[in-house]
Amino acid sequence: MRKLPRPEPILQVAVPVPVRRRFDYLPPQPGWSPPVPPGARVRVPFGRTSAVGVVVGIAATSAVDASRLKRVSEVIDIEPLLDPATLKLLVWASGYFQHPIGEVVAGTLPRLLRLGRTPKAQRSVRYAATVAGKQAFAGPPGREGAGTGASAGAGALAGAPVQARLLGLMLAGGGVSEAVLAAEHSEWRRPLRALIAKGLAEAHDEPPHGGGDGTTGGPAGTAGNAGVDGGANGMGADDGAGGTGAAGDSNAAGGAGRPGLNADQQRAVDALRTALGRFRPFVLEGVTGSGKTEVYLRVIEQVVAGGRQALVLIPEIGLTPQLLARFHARLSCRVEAFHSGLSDGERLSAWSHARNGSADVLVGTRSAVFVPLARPGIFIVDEEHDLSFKQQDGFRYSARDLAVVRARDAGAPIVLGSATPSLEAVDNVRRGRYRLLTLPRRAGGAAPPRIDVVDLRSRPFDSGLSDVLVEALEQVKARSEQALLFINRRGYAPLSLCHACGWVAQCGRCDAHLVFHRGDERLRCHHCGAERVPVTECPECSSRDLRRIGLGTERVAGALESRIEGLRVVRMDRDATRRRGALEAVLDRMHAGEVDVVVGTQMLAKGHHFPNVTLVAILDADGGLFGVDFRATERMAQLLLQVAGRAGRGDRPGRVLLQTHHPHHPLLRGLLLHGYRKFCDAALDERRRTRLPPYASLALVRAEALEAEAPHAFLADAARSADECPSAGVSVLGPVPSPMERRAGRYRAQLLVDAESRVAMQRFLPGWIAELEALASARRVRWSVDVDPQEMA
DNA sequence: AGCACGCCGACT
DNA sequence: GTCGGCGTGCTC
Repeated sequence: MRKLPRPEPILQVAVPVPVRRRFDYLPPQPGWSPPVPPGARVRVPFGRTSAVGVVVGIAATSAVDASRLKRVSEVIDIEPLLDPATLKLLVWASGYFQHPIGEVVAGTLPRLLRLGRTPKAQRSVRYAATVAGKQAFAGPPGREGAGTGASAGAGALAGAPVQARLLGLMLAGGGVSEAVLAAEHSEWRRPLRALIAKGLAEAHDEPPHGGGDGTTGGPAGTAGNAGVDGGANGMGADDGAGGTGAAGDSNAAGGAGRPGLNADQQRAVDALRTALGRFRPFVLEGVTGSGKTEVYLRVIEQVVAGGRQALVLIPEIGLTPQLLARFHARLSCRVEAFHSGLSDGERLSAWSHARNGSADVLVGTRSAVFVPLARPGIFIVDEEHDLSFKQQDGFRYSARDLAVVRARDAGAPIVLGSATPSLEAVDNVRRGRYRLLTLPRRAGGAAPPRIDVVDLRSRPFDSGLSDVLVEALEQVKARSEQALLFINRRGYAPLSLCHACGWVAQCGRCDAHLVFHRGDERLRCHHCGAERVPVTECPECSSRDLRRIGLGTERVAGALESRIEGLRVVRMDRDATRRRGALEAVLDRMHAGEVDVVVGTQMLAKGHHFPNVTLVAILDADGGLFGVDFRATERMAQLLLQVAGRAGRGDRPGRVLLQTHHPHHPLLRGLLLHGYRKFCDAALDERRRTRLPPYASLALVRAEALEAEAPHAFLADAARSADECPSAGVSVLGPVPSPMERRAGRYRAQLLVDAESRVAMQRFLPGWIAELEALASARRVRWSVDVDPQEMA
């Protein structure tokens, strides 16, 4: 055989710049070996600087002239950092959501990896018994057996059974990793220190990559190292280990307190279990309190027992501690958290453990959908309808939809759980694409709450409190129960008005009114954060008759306190819970019964369990019924039912009061008379008639600039460009000013792309976006594309 | 995003 | 006479 000079492979690199393109490079040297694998990070010369990118593809040729191709300066990973499935997901997401691949890849990597840190280069420590330690142990040598028999050992270990057990493990040749010690006993650091202090044990630094995983503590159910490389993190978090959020202890509690399943739960669990091992999407529709989490836990147990991993996506960090605690308490495997509250080190640690398989369950917020999994077995999206699964800036992906794509690719089932499934999910069930599992009963047989509409028209009504509501609250107080009141505005009053001339306090940088906050006597803009001291006389007519109009949480809370003698009221909104620990404090006081009523915004609707709550009120449903967004009524219905789910969870029946000036609004009537299913049917019929999602595919191009005309000019060019090369089934509407045209000093406009299907949309977007990038007017604005927008503002 | 190149105003 | 404003263009 004669050796032909092989053409060099072209490495297609995702470089972290906002450019919708890959950049082609050559390997570091001619004849470079082993080949650079897709998914490996590389350091590349880029312009006049250098960057860390990820190889997302290998090609035989490049469209770029060979003379202009540069060589990669360093191959950071010999083994790919991103496995093919993860890489495929990222590339797909970049194309579908029309976001630059470099930003997609960089944005989903833990920061330490983005900077070029390699998880393998971590120090990994092993602990071994010293000669003195072996003598002191004086037990059966060399085996890592249960070790308990050693507690009778020599004097140095008398009365220290944990130390004895740990020392027993360390007799193994070569010592053991932290993970093994952690698996033996969750509180292992202190006894280990004691052993070292007594000279019975010592630490050895082991050369990198040796299979151990020197992590920040936390239990290790499976101490094995099934993954590609063992290493993980450390990064100064070492000492605080165990104190971090992810490090609960699960082993001790494993299997304890396992509640029985009712027939519906059992049916759901059975259906999911038989689906393991192949792609199958499910919608788990379960009213609040019906035990969805228990269903998840049972299925996860089976998945983990089968040697596979579970990815659980949840809406927000606020919910993480509770849910995570429950997972830790119930599962005797390794559960890790992944959310924005983690430090860089913790983030890398959780990411690495998921990737190398040493974590069995990853519970995280939307960004967790991109974390590689060594052995994916099931995907779960809890509260699937929740908006926070859609990222609202930058890379505007939908974690829920990507989870479905990922499950399909992995050949694993996916569960979309909610008490109020999104219309998209309901539609997929109607078409037979998703299978519906329902939990119609509340666990423990609690009765569903009664929903009463309070017709506010010509009824005594003060500070948002109708006489009906006040009466109900008095009863709640008399019975030592609790109530939740919802109002979707924080602050005291959303409008400051001059009664003499009609002047209204406005934000100088936004088309918005300033909201009066009584706590610190400030006027505040909720859109740009600007604040100022309230005026005492009208700047237009000098009148001193200035009025605070409308309701916020502060005003309602104050009114309640003065209206009902001795009522203990607490607020729960962004202002009241901004301080670290403040939210937890409110929840604790609530559970301790130190509070009668919580007045809060939407954040109150999410996931908190208040067993003593028997009354829930929505103070103003009208805002939700007449929103500008076509999804406003869907949101209202979901909020109403989510909120209703907060009432009467214990043995007491709950009651919901819905205050409105439009008690006969058709959607409201339909929802209350016929339930959520029928509401969805009606809403979907309307969507079909009006050709809106899920019966059409939308994308929104937003533009903003300091100069008033620039956004419109750019979008008009964009619309023209679309008209000049029409695409089947696609039309462009606009440009129109954004609902709030000026915000934070910038003028904003938008252009809506309406396609008959996702396929039509995907056919159209890439070419068109490329044209937009080339427009001269594009350089005078900041613009972005939002595929499948959830909010049209 | 960086970073440089490139032409037009008020300062050592 | 220079320092520097940010418009324009490019990065394999």
